[in-house]
Amino acid sequence: MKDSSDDDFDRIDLKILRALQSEGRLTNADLAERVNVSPATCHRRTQRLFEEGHITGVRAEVAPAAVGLGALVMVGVVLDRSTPESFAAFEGAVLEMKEVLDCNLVAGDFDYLLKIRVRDMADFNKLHGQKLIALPGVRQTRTFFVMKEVKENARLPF
Amino acid sequence: MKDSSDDDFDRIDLKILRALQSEGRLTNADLAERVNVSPATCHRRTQRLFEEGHITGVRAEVAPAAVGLGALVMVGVVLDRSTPESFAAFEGAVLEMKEVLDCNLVAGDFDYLLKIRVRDMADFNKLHGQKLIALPGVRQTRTFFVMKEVKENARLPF
DNA sequence: TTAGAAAATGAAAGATTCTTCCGATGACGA
DNA sequence: TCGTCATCGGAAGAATCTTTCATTTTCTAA
Repeated sequence: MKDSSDDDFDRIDLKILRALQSEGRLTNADLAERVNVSPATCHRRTQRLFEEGHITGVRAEVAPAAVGLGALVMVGVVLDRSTPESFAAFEGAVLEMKEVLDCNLVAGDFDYLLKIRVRDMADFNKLHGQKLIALPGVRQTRTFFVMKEVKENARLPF
Repeated sequence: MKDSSDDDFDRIDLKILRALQSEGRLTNADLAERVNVSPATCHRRTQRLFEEGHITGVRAEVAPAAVGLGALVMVGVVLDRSTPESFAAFEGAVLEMKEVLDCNLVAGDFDYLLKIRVRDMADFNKLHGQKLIALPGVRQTRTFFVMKEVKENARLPF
C-alpha cells in the first residue's frame, strides 16, 4: 500500500480529472469555474491529484506528420526462450529504442506487441532489418502496417 | 495542401514542441527561459504552433488504475467482407465505444487492431461477448491480454 | 445526540504571469 | 542602396497564481 491517503475521488476530483484530460492547459481559474469551486480549492485539489500520482503528467500532442513521423507500424514479436532473463534483456533494449512508442508483454500468439512510429515504409524497413530483428532473443516478428488511424489515444472512459 | 504557411520548424519551434511534449503545463515564462527567447516571442511561437495544428491538444495523463481501468487488452479483428461499406460501418461503431482507446486499420493477418481499457478480465469478457463480436461485420477476433506494460505512449522521437 | 478534533472551504491580497502594443532589428529582393 | 516584410524584445495593464486565514463542514467517539 502507498503512503498517501485512500484512493477515492469525489465528484469534484472526477470533474477535474476529466477536464484536464481533455484540456491539459486549462487555467486554474477556468478549471475552477468549470468545476463550480473556488480557485483556491481547485488549486489545492489539482495539486493533490498531481502529488499523489493520479495525474502522471501533462503532455502536448504533436502531430506526427508535422515532425516527419508519418508512418505507424504495429509489430508482434516472438522470443526464442521464455525465461525471465530473456524477457528482461528484450525489454531493456526496447526501452532504449525511441521509435518504439508502446511495448506490451501479452498473452497470445506473440510475446510482445510494439507500436512504432517512423518517417515512412523505407525507414521502417531499415529499422526492422538493422534493429528490430537484432534485439536480444527475437525469434520472429510480424509486421502490421497501419493504413488508417481510426482512433488514436482516446481519452480514458471514466 | 493546407492554407497556412510552410511546414518547417526552426530550432526554437522544435525546442518548444519538445518541451511541451514533456511538460504540457509549462508556464510561458518558464518555457521562454528554457528556449532562450523572450516571453513575448515564446508566446507568439507557441500560439502559432497551436493555431497551425502542429500541436493538436494538451492532455493530462490519468493513471488508469486510479480510475478503475487496470486492464489493458489488444484485440485483432477480422471482418466478414472487405468492402468500403463494411469498413465504414465497423469504424463508425468503434468510434462510439469509449473503451476502445486505439483503432487502426492494418495490413496483415487482421483488418483492425484495437487497444481497449477495462476494469478487469471479467469486464473484458462481458465487453467481448456483448459488444465486440456484435460489431458490424466482425468475423473473428483474437485477444491479447496485456500482462505487463513495458512502455506506454512514449514521446515522439524528433 | 453532542462535543471536539480534523479536514476542507472561500475570500483576500501580494507576487507572478499573461497578452498585446510598439518601436527596433534583421533578412531579402528589386 | 533602398524598401518591404517578418520577427524580435521591452513595457505595462489585465489576469492569474498561490498562500494565508478565519470559517464551515465532516467525522469520530463518548
